[in-house]
Amino acid sequence: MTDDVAPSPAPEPAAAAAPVAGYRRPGTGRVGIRELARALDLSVSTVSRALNGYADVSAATRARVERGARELGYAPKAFARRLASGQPQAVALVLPASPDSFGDPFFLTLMSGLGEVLSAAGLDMVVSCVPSGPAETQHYDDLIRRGAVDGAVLCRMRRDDARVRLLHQAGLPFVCLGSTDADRPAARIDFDLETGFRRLAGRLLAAGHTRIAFIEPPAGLRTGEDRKRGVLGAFADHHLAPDERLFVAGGFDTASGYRKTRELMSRSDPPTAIMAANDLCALGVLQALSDDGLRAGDDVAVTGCDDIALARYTSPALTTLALPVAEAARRLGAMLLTRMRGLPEVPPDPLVMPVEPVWRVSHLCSAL
Amino acid sequence: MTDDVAPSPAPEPAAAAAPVAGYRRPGTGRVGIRELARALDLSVSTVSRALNGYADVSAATRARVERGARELGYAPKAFARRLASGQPQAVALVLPASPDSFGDPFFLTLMSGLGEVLSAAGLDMVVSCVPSGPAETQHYDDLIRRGAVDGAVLCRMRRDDARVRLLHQAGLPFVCLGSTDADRPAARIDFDLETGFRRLAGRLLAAGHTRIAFIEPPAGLRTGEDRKRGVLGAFADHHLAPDERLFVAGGFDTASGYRKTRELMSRSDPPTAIMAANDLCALGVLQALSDDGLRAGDDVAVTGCDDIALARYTSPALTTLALPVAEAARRLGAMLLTRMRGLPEVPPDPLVMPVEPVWRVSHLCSAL
DNA sequence: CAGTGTAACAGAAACGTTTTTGATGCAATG
DNA sequence: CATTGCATCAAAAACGTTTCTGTTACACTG
Repeated sequence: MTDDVAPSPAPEPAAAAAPVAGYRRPGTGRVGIRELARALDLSVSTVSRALNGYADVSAATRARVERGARELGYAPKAFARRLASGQPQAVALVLPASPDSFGDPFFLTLMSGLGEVLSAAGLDMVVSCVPSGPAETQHYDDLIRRGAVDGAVLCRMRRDDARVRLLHQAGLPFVCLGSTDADRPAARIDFDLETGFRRLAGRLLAAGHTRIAFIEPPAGLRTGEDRKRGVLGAFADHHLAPDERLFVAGGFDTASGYRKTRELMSRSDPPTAIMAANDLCALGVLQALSDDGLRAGDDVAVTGCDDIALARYTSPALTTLALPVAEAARRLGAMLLTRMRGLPEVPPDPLVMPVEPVWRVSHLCSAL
Repeated sequence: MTDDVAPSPAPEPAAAAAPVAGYRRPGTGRVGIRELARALDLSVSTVSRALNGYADVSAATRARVERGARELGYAPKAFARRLASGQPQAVALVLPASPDSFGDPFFLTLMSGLGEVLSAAGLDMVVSCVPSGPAETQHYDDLIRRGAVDGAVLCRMRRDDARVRLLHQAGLPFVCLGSTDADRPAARIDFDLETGFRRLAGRLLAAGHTRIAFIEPPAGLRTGEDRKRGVLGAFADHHLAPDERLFVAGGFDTASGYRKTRELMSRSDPPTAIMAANDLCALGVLQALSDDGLRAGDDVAVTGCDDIALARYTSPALTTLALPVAEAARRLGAMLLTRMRGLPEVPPDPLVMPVEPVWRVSHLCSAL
């Protein structure tokens, strides 16, 4: 399992024999705090304290140090600082590497928003792509034991998520995008997808649809349950009972949207509306309908979720839910920062962010 | 500019006053090499040498150490190891944060492939999203000076790329996805987009198109020049001269594809074929045509580039170029590894990877 | 048998910071 | 005037590894 400790059983020649050419030992020749101190005729400790904003260094000296650092291009080495002070330097973001999320713009937006606030705080973001499942937890464990990161961001939450337990017991600060069932509460941000899907489905029901299909997200994901609860809620609102045979297991990818739609529409009693797990999935739905000679937004109503950039460019333009993911990412980052600084032991603040339907064309259905 | 050295001018209370609760100093309580050594009744140095595969430790001892490490869940702290040995621990990947590349699956695939081989080698991947331009170079500079990374991967190459000069002079190993003009050669992998676009355009010309529009990538990118050269080459192959007024500046995003197409098609002498900068852009083209009541693959021929997952789900299915980007990412990672290990001072191996047209439907045009 | 070589380990010095503790000079205090 | 307090700086001890330099015991050589 964890045999990563002995990377290469090379006896020792590569290490001790020759100082391999081509790769200069890092730090060599570059300016460290020692050189800076010497250049300024100050002690190392004073330079350090000046740069770190301690009070017992005169304004004049501080200015001189800062100027010197700028001129010599000095910045404290992150690893040394981490070793000496224990101050956090990096956080982990582990993305699902499942093929179904490849190319999901969602994660790029998440990453970008996160990176924005983290890098503003001087933290690096270590990202890795690992398939969901045990390997994922294993990967977190490795990151922690190696001390590679001082905090983590989780997404694609599952109920009773093993990662949450691991991070809790390791004592590593972390935040989640999405909720989980793990016994101990975790700081998180959630999109109110239940309400979102309820509104989407509500509108479809109000328009007279009764045979509404729902292509569900991959099993085990909390967000999948939320969405389904929303759809069911809408039926309840309208005092109607859904045909649950039209709720099929799907995924977040275009292919599954396509496949499931072909299957649904070939039934003897096909749906008049199809709600896709997300936009990527909805693209597959649109395509499948088109291949069947049907027109979305006319013969069949279709909805998505996420409002990715190209949702407005599909034909017909996709009705979907707009998620404030960039904003959520920034706030997630901020939440993580306060937890890492261990400030006022923030209560696990579950923040639910609203979700807004974007009524374009695809949800219409003149055939009804 | 570089005032990031004094993060918070807090006098020193937060630092010296109270050992803020909630955040346990990392390493505290966790097992270090010292604890492991004590538990095994060995010296620290022997444990280290055992784990690092040195020869002067008996097989029995080595096994005992490895077992102990596994049982106690010990892994050497990356930052301490980095400090003591200078062995590389992380590489940088800086993604363009321009809105036009948000959601481009290309980068997720790149990241995933890279991460795969890097993490197999025990390296972490530090990624950041920074808008192209001076800020980007600045960001690399910061990463280097802070010693946050020991290598870098560049993409979105520009001619005379400032990043290349910076990394060269900093002596940091790096590889590029795409070629550049910087005086000193750099290890890189390139997609043969010139040939790819030549074949795409060639087929269009062979089909009788003469008024071929080309929505170019953002200016300044090497890959843009390559693609254009390919298109021009095809015209030359057919002893024809293009109408260069149909070559318009565009971008890698859906919106610019849409906008430029509306503009092109509203001209008095519209094109009969439109070659988009990439697939995302082509989606905009398809949509614009559809909104104009035209049918791609029938009234107008359309091509893309990248073969993203949903290219096969557009209507009509998008003809495009398939790039082996996952494979390229893995090989880029491998190239970077050998350079970081400084092995046999590999010659800057420019590797050009072939690109394959995927003839679906959108390039057809019965109207001709 | 003195000497040499070697296998296997231990001790201690790095690595580049931060932080703790101490020292100095000088002004204000009693 | 002796003391206290303060402002400013310096010295040295961490931090958790790796690596350099010994050291020991033992088998071998001549």
